[in-house]
Amino acid sequence: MPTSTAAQKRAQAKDEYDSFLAQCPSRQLLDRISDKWVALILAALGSDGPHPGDGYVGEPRSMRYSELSRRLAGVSQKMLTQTLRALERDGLITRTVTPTVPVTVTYGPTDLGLSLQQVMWGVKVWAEAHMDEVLANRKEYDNRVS
Amino acid sequence: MPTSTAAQKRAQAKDEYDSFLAQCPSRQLLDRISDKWVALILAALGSDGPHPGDGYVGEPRSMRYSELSRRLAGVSQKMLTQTLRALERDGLITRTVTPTVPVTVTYGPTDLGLSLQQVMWGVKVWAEAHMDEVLANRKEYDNRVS
DNA sequence: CAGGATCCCGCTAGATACTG
DNA sequence: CAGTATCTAGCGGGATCCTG
Repeated sequence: MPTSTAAQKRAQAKDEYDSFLAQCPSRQLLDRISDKWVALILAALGSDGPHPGDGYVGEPRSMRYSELSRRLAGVSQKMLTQTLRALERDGLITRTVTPTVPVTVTYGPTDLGLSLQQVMWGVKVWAEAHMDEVLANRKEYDNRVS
Repeated sequence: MPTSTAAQKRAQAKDEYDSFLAQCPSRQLLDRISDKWVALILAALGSDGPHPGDGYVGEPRSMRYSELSRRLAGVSQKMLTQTLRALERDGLITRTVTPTVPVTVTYGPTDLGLSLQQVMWGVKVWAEAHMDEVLANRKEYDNRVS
């Protein structure tokens, strides 16, 4: 009888690899930015166009909670709050409370957040240049197997 | 009585925005590359280093199913097959079947897949340059609220 | 060797209701 | 206005067993 079974060895290798993955900076970043609302919030706070992603030019602007809520139609209060907290925790946006009555809260991008946006810009450029090709490949593939 | 209630209007706006989101090229791309294994498979097929992500230089190489399975320790058969199928469908990798006995199947990157890798390279660079800062922010934030 | 088919479980997004 | 609290259903993903 071996000191450890093959199954145990496999499980251990898996755990080691998983923790390696969890600590990989790229993996951590992907986990964060792939969140449904992160990119949109960053884009909204990073440019002052009428829609997020309209253009990269333009001053970064701060927005109030309710303003973000309107801009990102379809986001639930829960997810908006949750996402904003996460971004603030990571130092990607700032949260400013002004003690008026009722209270006013504004969110704005940090330098770190703005630099992250530039990476996402690269993603946007590739997507707009090649996603139609990907979609075409997808259709063709589906036709072949059907 | 209005022809539509406020709740109905909100629901409609949400649906419209959701479908807009679903069709956004950047969103589609993020959904694909944020998959746990996509980046790793692409990296593995795009460079011949001992580990995925070791270096961007080096020839793209083709790998067999079992080779990928070993390289990406911890991936389940189901997810590996599922991910490979999705990437092939999108035209990002090729799947080649050689009718030996038993059958031999190799996967390799396409030009499109290689170009996508360059975008992910940008992500990797940002992550390695700034994730420690993000992590530090996170720690500090947690101390403030504790 | 390279998968396909199934069962099952944990997580998480969403809806709803309430509050300083 | 800007959130918090709770409850629940759906599904992504792992484990397991089977096959040409």
